[in-house]
Amino acid sequence: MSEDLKMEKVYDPSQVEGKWYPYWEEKGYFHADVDNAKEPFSIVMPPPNVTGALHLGHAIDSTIQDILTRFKRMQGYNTLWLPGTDHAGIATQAKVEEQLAKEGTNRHELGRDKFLERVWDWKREYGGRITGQLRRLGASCDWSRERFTMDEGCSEAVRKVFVDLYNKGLIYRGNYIVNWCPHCHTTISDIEVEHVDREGHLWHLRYPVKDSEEFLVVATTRPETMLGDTAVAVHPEDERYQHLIGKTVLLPLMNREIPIIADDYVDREFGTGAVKITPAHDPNDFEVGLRHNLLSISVMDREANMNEEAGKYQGMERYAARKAIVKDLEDLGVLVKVDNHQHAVGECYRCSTVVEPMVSKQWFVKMAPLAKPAMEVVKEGLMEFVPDRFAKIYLGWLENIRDWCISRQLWWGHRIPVWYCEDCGAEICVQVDPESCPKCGSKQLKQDPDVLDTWFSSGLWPFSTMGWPEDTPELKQFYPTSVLVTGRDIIFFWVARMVFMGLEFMKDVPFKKVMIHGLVLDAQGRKMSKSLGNGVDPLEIIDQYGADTLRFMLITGNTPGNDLRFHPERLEATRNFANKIWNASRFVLFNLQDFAEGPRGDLKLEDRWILSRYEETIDEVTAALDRFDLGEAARLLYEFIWNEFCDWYIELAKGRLYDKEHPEARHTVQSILLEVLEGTMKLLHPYMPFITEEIWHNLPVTGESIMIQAWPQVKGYQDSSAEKQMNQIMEVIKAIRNIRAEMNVQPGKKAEIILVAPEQETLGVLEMGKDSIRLLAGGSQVDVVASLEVKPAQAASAVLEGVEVYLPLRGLLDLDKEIARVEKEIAQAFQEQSRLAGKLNNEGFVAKAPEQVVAKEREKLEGINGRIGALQVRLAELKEA
RNA sequence: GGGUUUGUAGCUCAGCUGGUUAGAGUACCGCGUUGACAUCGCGGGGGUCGGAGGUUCGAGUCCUCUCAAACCCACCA
Repeated sequence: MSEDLKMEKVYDPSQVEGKWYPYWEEKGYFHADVDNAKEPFSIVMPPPNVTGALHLGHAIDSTIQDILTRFKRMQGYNTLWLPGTDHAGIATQAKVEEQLAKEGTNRHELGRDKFLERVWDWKREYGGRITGQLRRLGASCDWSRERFTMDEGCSEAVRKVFVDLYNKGLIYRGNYIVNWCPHCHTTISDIEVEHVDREGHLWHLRYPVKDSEEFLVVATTRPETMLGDTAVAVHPEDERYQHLIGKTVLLPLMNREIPIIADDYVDREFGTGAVKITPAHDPNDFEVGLRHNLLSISVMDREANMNEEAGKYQGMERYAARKAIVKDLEDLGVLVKVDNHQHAVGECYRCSTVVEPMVSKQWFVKMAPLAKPAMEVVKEGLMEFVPDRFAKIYLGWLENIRDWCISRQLWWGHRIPVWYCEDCGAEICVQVDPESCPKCGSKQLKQDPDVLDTWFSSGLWPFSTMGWPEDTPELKQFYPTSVLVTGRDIIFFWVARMVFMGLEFMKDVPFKKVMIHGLVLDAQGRKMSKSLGNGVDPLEIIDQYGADTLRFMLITGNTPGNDLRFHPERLEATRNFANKIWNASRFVLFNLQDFAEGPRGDLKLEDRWILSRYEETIDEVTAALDRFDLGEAARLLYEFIWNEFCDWYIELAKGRLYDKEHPEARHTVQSILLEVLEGTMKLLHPYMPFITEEIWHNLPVTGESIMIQAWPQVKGYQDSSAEKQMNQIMEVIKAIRNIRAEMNVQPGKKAEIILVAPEQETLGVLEMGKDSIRLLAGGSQVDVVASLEVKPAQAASAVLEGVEVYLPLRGLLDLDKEIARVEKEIAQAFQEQSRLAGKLNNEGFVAKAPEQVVAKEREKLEGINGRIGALQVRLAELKEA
């Protein structure tokens, strides 16, 4: 290998990847102009949490977006991939609180303003980490437009949206039962509660009916809440309890008199058919309470410890209280029995603490009017899910949606833009901080202490990042975006909210397509999580194998929407592919050093074949990318590069490349190698941006970067007869290799190959492919003779359709073995023959199957008949010998 | 309780709108290092497509039922 070609024998991504990203960025290739006549293609990046470190979920998500972006950019679109980060309320606040805890202090000691300063400091210090990591992955996003959900513009958008919705009556404040996380000290929305099946108990408690000898037995999974019971409910038609409806029971321990009410909500089959009602600690009971005007008595505080309403249990933690209460009830003889019972427990998605339903005054978004149009756009096809099955999940959720609790008892986030007048009690919701009360003029205003759910601002992301509420050129050019790429786990959290916010404020969908991908699971098929410790750090993979390998590996072996299991072995396979590309390129480049542009000479069969296959690959890869089938496109490229270009074409090219006698033939091969390699590198570039850029720069082509080259187009090289003929030659070569391996004829050994074709046409093809056969079936030591006559006897043979292959083995041939082999082949051929004949004798098949299919089967039958004839002749010869 | 997905070679997965002898990677066996690559080349063994039934000239590919696994949704206390 020449010294001046600076390509190492083994591809080392660490030598290559570092230099190209800064180059691309400096050249401004990622930047999208607004005043561009080209058709736009835009994607907004799902903003990762500022607290986050890149994990494989981001890696797959970003890789998909980058592939689409690079593909479209090369296709000539005005391409914008808009990046940014999310302030991630709870997560970020928790990080900084941890930090404070280490310093021996907490946010309350620090005070709100100081605390927020600390969070901003933290953000400034660590917020750039993840974007740096995305750069290492090769993400070609427009960093000049990077946004943050808490930056000025996005905050402005949040305020405007809140105020508008408030004025329309779509945001309201009310006392309702919400999910309270005693650990995070905030409310969370319904979808932030994870229901987990847990083994629990069903306690049966006996409540005495007042002025009666009777008892009413209720069943509960949470006996501690009985302290807050304000009724017992039975089904209105339950005969067992008809006479008790309207009476009262005496609540044990509390000695409170509470009514027996009738409500449809009660399931007669479950438990005893009588339910204790605790409106303050159960969402259903809360509803019942509203219907029956019941008192709501909260017995716990914000830590989920028992409060002053809990009598002697005050101050106890809720589970300790449960224990104590059960014991006391048992002592009182109130506990009838305890059954084991499995039920779903709601846990906080962040900290897995059991959520406590609590009644409190919170802000809500009224969902029904917003959900309706968000469903319609999907039903009408204005917005498409890929794969479309996710549309069903999306619609199902919106169908049954409840109002969205958006206030959070945190400090880090968008503060709710509502002030309360301390003098007249007015509620003031305005975009600009008010100086005084518009009602009474008082200056005693107090802003609502809560902040908004993080997803409230994320929901505005597709337009807030483009400058809304200003009417910007960005919005004109890039909204609605072309496609949203995200994991199936945030369809509800994020996708749905962007849709109704987009429709409400932009009067258009935020994206035309939503491409949903699966999750990256570990080798056992489990979700990767911190608690399991089974996470894999993408950066370590990049260090070890390179970003290209990681990207390609994440995309292949996977179909759209399905989860991907992470198997480290696959990294090696992909790395080997990168190395293969590298070495094929090294070979081509080495042989291109004296290359000068000029017209090609005559094309040989293999030339026409590879050019045809190349163009077919262009078509197929482009089509697969167009339908977001990234795994399929990757597979096609892998196979073309390795199994066709490397295994066959490069090997065949060697003959002419090394032939010093015929420089024009060498030039022709060089020219084809260059065209196909360059084009293939372009097709591969979206997947493996670094290695393709490196190789491309070594090629004798002009231009600054592969990433701004035009996507390959077909020129009309497709040639089905070349493909067919080449396939025949390849079959012959494989047959020869097979015989040689079986007969143990070493590759270097001198040998003669005799090919017999019964037809002139086939003979012509063989003549055409003789050089190839010689080259790939044994090297220069092999003589290939093609003939119309049947010849050798002392030979190992293979009978193909239309061609017989003979490898003469003077005296070495084990006749019995060869006869047995031929007989076996005949038997197999007969089997195939009868299968085909059966098919063609079936009247239904001939009558109903398409002509083409029938013709194909006929052709096959003819082929097999010919082959059987040849085999039989061969067998007869062998037996004579 | 409802829904979705998955079940194809030892392992991990492809197989599009039904039509060659069901593919790849990996693992395994045999052969092979003078000039792209041993992170390689050549050859080979290995599956009848979870099970049953059906539609069809024809099914891994459509329908029904069934078994198994994963996930999502759901207010049965």
